[in-house]
Amino acid sequence: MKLRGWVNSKRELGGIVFIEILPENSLGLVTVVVKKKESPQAWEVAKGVKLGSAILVEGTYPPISLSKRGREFKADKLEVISTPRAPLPVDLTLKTGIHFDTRLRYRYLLLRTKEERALFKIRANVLKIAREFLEKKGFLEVNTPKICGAGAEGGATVFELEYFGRTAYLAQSPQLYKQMLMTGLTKVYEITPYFRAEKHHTTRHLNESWAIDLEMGFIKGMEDVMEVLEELVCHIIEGVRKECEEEIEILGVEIDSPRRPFARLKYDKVLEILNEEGIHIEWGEDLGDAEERALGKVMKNEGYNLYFITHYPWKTKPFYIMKEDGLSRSFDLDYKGLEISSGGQREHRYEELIKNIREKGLNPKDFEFYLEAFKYGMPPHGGWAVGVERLLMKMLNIDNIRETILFPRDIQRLIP
RNA sequence: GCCCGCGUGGUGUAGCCCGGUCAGCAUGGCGGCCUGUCGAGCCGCAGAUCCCGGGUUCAAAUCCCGGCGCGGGCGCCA
Repeated sequence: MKLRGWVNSKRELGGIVFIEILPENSLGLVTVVVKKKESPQAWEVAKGVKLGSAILVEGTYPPISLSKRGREFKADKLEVISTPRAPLPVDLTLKTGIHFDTRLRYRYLLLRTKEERALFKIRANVLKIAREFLEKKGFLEVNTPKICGAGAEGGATVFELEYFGRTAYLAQSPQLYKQMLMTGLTKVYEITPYFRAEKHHTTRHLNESWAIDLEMGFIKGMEDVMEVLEELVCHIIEGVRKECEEEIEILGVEIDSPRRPFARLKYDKVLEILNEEGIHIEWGEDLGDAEERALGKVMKNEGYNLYFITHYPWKTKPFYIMKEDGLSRSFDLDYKGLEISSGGQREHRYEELIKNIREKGLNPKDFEFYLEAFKYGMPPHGGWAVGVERLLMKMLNIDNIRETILFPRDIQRLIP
């Protein structure tokens, strides 16, 4: 048998050497045992092996493993594939502490620990499960441009860049494009990064984040898309529970099955609930982080980790959301007090859409390429986007969103 | 943008309040001993212009000012 991995720790006792590795993509620690008497050549190599080396071990798993940490592996041959040219900047046995910043800086080295590896395996699984689910439901995966000619839809600030002498912007969302596709397809989704140029300093914002974005045509109302969202989120959570048992155990978290159907609270009702909690919000105001957290507590007591907040005042929502009596056909999905998704039914009627754009103080001229698509038989449609990092942080009880993405982009971090 | 906190060998920290030893400890590194370690142990060695700049002082890691870096809160955030 052959094992490949990196040396995380080594203990030398005269004629016997113990080397701990986390083989390749596995989560199971292995203690390689090399004895002088039994394999003198391997012992010679083992003695000189440096922490952090990439090694190839040939040997067997003995019937009895005496090691307390990791399954024992008896080495017959040991080869150093790559020797570090400097001591490791971090302690991969995690005995010595590590600053958050250092951890992010050496993310790639931390992937040699089972904790960090488990996290990113779960992340990969979330996307895999989502893809499988949506494919099965008949959604088509699409890819829309991330370099865009039109500016903001209002709201979040966009990053500007120079594009052959013209100004271009990094996509703040695939929203407009996926809507345009509704004239030719009825069920699409995209797994994509978003770019937002906001200077926030919080544990729940990134300047580059990923989302699962979906849009559906010929809907009767927003409930149609809410159902898909609820199903997807449950599928992901249950899927992770089932497929990532080992990862979950390593991270030491408990992931609860969501109570279904998710609660559906109207904005007005949320204001009432908050009022009872002593938090007073003016009607028409959006919910802030403190309010969302307070609501999360209340809902938790009701047995809901996940719940929809619907019918926000239209003024808090973007122009493409359908208006109804001053309210909007929109919803947010909150997970443990944090918004992980928002969506709604879109305005598909050309004239109404133009009115909406004007009402938001935007110029319809700037949206011609988009509006054009609404001239030729645009069906009623709606959709949503789920923030991958936020879903992960709430599912795994992670405090800082930066932990959930390999190389986070925030106001100070552009490298690595 | 505003506010709070932190910055000491590669890594993680003590010392800072109340200025005055070769800046202590752990881990990692190097060398040595050890055939069951597993936070291995034991002996020895090396490793820090105490984030940067300025100021106060006989004397600054320590006090003051400015800057930079990082964490967080508020704001911002379809």
